[in-house]
Amino acid sequence: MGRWEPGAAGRLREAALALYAERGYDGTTVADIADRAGVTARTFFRHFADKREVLFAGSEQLEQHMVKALAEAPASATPMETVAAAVLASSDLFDTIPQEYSRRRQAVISSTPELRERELIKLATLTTALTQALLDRGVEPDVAALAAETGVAVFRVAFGRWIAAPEGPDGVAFADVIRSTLDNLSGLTA
Amino acid sequence: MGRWEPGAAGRLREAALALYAERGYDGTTVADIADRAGVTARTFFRHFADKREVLFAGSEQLEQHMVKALAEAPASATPMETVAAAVLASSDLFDTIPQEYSRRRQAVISSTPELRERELIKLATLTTALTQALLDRGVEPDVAALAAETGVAVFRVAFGRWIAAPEGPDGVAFADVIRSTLDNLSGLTA
DNA sequence: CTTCGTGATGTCAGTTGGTGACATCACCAC
DNA sequence: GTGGTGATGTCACCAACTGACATCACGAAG
Repeated sequence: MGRWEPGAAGRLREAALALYAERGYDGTTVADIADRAGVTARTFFRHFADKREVLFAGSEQLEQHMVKALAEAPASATPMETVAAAVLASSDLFDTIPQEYSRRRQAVISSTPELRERELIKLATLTTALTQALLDRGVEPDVAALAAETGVAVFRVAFGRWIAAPEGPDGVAFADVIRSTLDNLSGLTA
Repeated sequence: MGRWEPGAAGRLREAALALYAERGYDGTTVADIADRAGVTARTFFRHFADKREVLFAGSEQLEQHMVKALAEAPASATPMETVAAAVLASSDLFDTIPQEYSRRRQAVISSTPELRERELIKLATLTTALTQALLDRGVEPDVAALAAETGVAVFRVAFGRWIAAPEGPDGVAFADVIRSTLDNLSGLTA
């Protein structure tokens, strides 16, 4: 596994986020990102399929983690409880990185239509993965689809609340926000 | 309003759908579409922001129509009934064009990631528009967001079922499929 | 210590999406 | 018929991507 400076993909991710935040997505060229990371533009496209994908590196990992949590939920759990477990498990991954990173990343995504599109398709993919995991547990197709869709909606809302919450020592744990959002959902359907 | 051959935008839409279906989205260049429509590539971009947008021309119209129906719902209706009225009204627009057109269009979109992304952001825009319309009626923010999200989910599912249904004289009316899907939803939350 | 293979990177040429600037043409109003 | 106006054509250009091929670091085999 020979190479010059290890961690090219990580450097490209950092450089991209910094430049997108600084000059905006449109004002940043792939060559700019590659320069800052100390590689060429061609190398950028060897690590990421396109200029958008560089901000969505962890999405497969998140999907796998949530599907795993869903599959490992007790057999006695209802479909919605099962999905809730998967959504709660997502906080494991976000706890390993500084919240400030998530915040800056989301600010860039929210303000760039092209990145919003990519984010939406990632969530759609997550939805179908959760649906499939529910089907594997023997849940009825209609119920599975609706439960997965609802779970992703909860994730969406909770993530937005967590990002908007204050940071630092008096910050809120993502898992708590998810629990609160799930409570809200119960209240609505009651 | 002077021009050479009227209806350039319409010809471009037809040409794009035909070529996307025939050679695939990636196998079609904007120059190809423009050639078939009898214009230049530059003119294509004067009518449509990009290569994807050409398939989503009616979306603002659909959004306006649904928002209008939502706003005109009786004041006595619950938020979910209000949203249901908006979703039902969407069938008005689809009844004016051949179902075969919707089918071919959806086949292309479903098989092309870039077009799927664009479709998702259109539905996200529709969701926020419905949410805003509910807020204008005085509905609580949390309820409004959830109701809008649920309504769009119903539209999504119903549209998929309608597209998959047989065509021709023994075809199904879109409005009936929507009503059936709304019934399913009631059953799920019961 | 040399050689050799392998994987990551650089280089280069090319296609395509997309945009700005300017010229041009058809049509309508006066 | 003259002039204005809006849609179109033309041209030049940048940036996103891609395929083909060369090259370099490093580790394994001798």
